[in-house]
Amino acid sequence: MPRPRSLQPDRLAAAAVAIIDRDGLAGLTMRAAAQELGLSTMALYRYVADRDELELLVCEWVLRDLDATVPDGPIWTENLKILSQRVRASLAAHQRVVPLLIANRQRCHAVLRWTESALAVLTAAGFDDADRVVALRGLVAYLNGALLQESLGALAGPGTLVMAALPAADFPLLRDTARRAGTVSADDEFDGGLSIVLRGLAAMVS
Amino acid sequence: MPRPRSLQPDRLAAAAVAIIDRDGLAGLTMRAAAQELGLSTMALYRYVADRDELELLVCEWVLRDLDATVPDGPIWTENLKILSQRVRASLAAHQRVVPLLIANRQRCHAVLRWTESALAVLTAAGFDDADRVVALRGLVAYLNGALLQESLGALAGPGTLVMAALPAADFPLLRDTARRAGTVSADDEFDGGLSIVLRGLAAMVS
DNA sequence: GCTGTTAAATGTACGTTGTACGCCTACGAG
DNA sequence: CTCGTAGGCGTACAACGTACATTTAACAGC
Repeated sequence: MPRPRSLQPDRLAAAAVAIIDRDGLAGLTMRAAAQELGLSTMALYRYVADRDELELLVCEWVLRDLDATVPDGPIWTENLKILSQRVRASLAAHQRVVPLLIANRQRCHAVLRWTESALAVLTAAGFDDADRVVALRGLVAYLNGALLQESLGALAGPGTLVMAALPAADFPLLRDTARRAGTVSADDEFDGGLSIVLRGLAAMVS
Repeated sequence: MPRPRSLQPDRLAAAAVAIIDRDGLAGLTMRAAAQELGLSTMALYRYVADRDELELLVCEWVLRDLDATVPDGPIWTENLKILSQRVRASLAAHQRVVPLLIANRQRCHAVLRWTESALAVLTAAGFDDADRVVALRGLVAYLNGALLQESLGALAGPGTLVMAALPAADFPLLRDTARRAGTVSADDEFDGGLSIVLRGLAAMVS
């Protein structure tokens, strides 16, 4: 009976993500989002209750294509690797939303579905009870940390350059390592760290 | 000749940390910090250039007692474990500053000193070139992620309870695992995850 | 003890944020 | 055509970081 809505939730999220990609997380304000959609500021509140809800929408949108089905390969560590790389792939084009995702990790449906799948792999590998809790949290801690590090600045970025310029007398190893860091690709860094965790998990079950 | 300063930088940081501990990160505002110190808002700017600098002060203060000397035990994984646990111990009483610490990781002197020590351990264990970069970043990713998870809510906290209340039909494993999670202490969770990473690192060098 | 210099401390003010509240208006059922 | 409902908009407010101009307190030299 009443006036129909002019926008879909998808459009809201897409607009918010566009802002984040362009101007960074700090650029996402209710006013900016409304403007991006061609609405007045307060019209936005017809679609979301508050900023928090908009951010949750962003999280769901970014992971909307995340394949959360359990990989059925024979090697369980390989299956966890695939699951982990899928998350990173989904975020590759929208790295700046990673902090939002971490904050909303327990409310975001896509994350919950992914976690259920990761648990299926761990369970099939023989993890149960407290071991399964520790294994999952360990893997997730690495993923959160690695994705956050990437989102805060590439390994070859300015932060590393600052460390590379540190005085050699006080920080010889850090300086040297920072200089090498530029030669390691982001993919290699992520996969390398992931391999460490997966090997550790494998050692836990045997 | 002029009027002497009435405060030491240490007092600034201590006041800011007190606010964060009491009211959370969002509670730390320039106005609140000034009030905590018995100053007018703008007097604070005689001591720090801006909010960013105050946050850096907070980071240094929280880690002021962090022992960054290289442990000299015979087992290098054990030495990394000690270094990692020292960081967590320093943050135990001030978990809410963890996000600040991650944001300032490359500017905070205490972090740089710690990193240099971690690199010394890795180097002595035989890591070099790209391997050392990957090993360090992997360990740091886990630490950041684990500490951040802890700071955002204990394993036994409300977030886990929400997951424990998920519909069994859609999230059987997640629901079950969340229920078990309450029985795992924060210490066990951190140490367990750390062991995974350290075992993975050990597998990398042999 | 008085004075002059200098930095510490303050007060006021501006632009931006999230959002509460009230009004106007376009739509579709009757 | 009419009217109820909900979409959309404008105004307004408190709190934020901080620029700027002003006031105040402590010491050196007399």
